[in-house]
Amino acid sequence: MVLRSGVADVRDQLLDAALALLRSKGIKGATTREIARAAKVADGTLYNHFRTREQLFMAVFDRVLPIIKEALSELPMRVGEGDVESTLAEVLLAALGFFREAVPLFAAVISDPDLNAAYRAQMDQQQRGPHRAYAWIEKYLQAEQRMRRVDAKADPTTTAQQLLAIAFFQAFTERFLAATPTAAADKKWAAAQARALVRPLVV
Amino acid sequence: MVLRSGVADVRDQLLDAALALLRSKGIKGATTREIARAAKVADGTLYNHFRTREQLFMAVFDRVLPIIKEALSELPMRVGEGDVESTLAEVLLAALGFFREAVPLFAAVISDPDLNAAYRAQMDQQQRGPHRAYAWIEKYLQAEQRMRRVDAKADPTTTAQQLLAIAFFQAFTERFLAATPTAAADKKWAAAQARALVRPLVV
Amino acid sequence: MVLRSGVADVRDQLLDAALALLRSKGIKGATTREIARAAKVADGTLYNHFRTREQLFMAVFDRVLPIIKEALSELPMRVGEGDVESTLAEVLLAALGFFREAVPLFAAVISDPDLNAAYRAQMDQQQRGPHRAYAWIEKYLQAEQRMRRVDAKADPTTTAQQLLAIAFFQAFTERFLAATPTAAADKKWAAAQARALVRPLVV
Amino acid sequence: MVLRSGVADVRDQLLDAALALLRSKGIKGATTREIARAAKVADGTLYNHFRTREQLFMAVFDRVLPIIKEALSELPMRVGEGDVESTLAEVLLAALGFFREAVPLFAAVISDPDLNAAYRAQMDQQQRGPHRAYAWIEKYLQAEQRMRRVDAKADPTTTAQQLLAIAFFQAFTERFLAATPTAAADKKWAAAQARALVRPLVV
DNA sequence: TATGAATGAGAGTTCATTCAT
DNA sequence: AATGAATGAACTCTCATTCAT
Repeated sequence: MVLRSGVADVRDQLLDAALALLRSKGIKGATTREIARAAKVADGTLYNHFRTREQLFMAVFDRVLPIIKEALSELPMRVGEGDVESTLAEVLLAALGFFREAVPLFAAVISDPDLNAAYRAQMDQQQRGPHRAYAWIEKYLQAEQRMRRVDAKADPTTTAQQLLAIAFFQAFTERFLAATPTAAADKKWAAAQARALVRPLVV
Repeated sequence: MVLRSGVADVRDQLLDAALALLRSKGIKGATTREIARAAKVADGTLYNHFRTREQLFMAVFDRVLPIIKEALSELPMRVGEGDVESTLAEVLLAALGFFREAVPLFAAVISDPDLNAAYRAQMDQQQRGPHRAYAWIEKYLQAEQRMRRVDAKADPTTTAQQLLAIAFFQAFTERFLAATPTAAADKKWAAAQARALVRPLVV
Repeated sequence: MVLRSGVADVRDQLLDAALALLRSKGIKGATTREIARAAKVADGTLYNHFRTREQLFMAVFDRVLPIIKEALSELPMRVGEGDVESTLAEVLLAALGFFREAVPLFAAVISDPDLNAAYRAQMDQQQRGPHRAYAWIEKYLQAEQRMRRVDAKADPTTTAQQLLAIAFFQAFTERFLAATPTAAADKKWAAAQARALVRPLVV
Repeated sequence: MVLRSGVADVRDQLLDAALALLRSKGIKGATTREIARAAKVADGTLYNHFRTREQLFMAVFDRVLPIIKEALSELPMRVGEGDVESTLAEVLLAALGFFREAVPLFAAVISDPDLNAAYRAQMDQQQRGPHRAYAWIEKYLQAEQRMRRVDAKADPTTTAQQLLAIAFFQAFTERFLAATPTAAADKKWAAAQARALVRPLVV
């Protein structure tokens, strides 16, 4: 055994390396050799911790996907507080942060049918997945609706989907154009998006 | 030499095959061999028409991307006609149709560093890309705004982005979950999305 | 394409190389890389001619196994000619020559369950295999029996098996001990074996 | 540390596991990992008892090869007793039992260059090996020859070799065809083989 | 002695690309 | 242009072996 600092264990190093490479080079660039090199372990070590490359990616998913839940878990506490528009802007920022991590993974799942099958099998088992994330937003909006702070004729489900869609599209486009975001630009973006969503479009 | 009818151009067969494989099996499945086989030509023939595999995919992009333009080109003629909400629902449907074709391509660009580089090189040259598609919607909304059929305080740019985002997210999620769409469900979806976008959320 | 002499085609070179390596280094030593190098082709070339390494070995079998048939096919013509003992000595020599080629293949089939399964599937299809080779000898002995040149109480089937067994054992032992045979020693061996088989052991 | 009964020696467990795997999956399946797993010890433990994988297999040989000696050791006591034909049938059965154990090992030695080298090195040192087993049969036949129960013109050496050859071929063919033997069939086989060997073939 | 994570050489295989025909 | 065998780098994965504990 080679001496190690003992803090970050090898499995975590591999997961970190895999996510980093997935983010920077996509699935195709995230080869097992590169992952091993980035994790500073030997080629074979990967297979002491994961059965296949695919299973490693599944484990990366298990790490990344819960982030959105955590990001939205405090939403119920915001019901009735502040104004809805700014809360939705915050939701957009949280979702954007999540999707920035997750977009390369989603793209990978679409680019590789095997990975897609494995992913769906896992999602079905675990009853989660990003498409369930909108439920938190939906519930928040329904609560605000009951408090008459959201229009009675509004459609919480659809609006919740739209929030995710907007953040996802932004994250995707950024990666596509290799744009580098700034906190200030993010805030401005979120504010504009929330406002457009909240206010009436037609007269 | 195999006798060919000469009508259906080999180049077109290759492009068709590449797009079909990209859609059905992702980049990973769209190997040059499979493409050649699907196009019913020899392996080497591809390289008589395209410099590299990446250039073939770029040509596929050149074919697919204009679709959204064509779909939105009649939008200027709709200014002042019908009600804005239904027009936007139509825009959503058109965008959804486009993204259903395009999502596998976009995912590919994110999943494959070589393709990503090639794509960005081409986009820089040609000054187009899907992120410019929203300009048509933006212009339509601005025109309606001038006609007072869209609120003066509305933000056409942001709303235009949101329309694309919503359609993109839907197309992406469909592929992700391997859902098969129906025309009826599409219509309902577009109507709900347009309504939520057009009406005020907060009281 | 690299210029080639055009005489021995690549597929044959690969089969030759595979057989030679199988003979000299056994299955484990007959790696695809070594085979390619011995055939003086690139690593990937093997897969232009055979679907897998296993299929290549199957093709080697198809080449080697018929040898015994050819070697024994003239046996019917020998009925009634010469004396039986020397004819059987010749049969032993022919079988020995065959088994010297075939023993490494048989050993491989026993050492590798996958290969064993593939081999048996092929044998079942083709209705041949070395275990059917004794039929020729059996028929020869039966014919001689009808001519009263072989004892009426003899058992042609069993004796035919024994001939194969003796040659097989010799070839196997040679390989095992890495002995190098000579034509003279072979002849002496065959004569002694045939004599012992033909004459009575007990008084 | 896992508590062990201490009775069943770890070394023995490893040898048992190695033999069992060699028999059931051939060398290719008898990996150090599988052996360790079958012996219920850790991967590394193997190397506390054997210098290399090859040395483990050599030790397996040392266990299996003496079986034939034991099986034939009572042969000298049979001189002059019973009839020679039935004694030889018994010898065939004993040899068959031995070769059923040993064939996978012999095949392994031929299939694996490393193992072959190790085996020959050991054989040279120890002056034994299965090819020496026929000496016991040879001596028995010579003794019977002196007692005039075996023909004076018979060749005990050659006949002894043939007995081993016949048993070996049978055991080999069984594995080859994955046949499952029965005691009754074995007896019939041995009787037929012994009879054919003992009686004259030509008139 | 026993453990089992780490090692890294090397296995079979794929695939974008070339080029003589 | 079209062909398709040949190429060889690169991929995922296996496995005998090591060694700190």
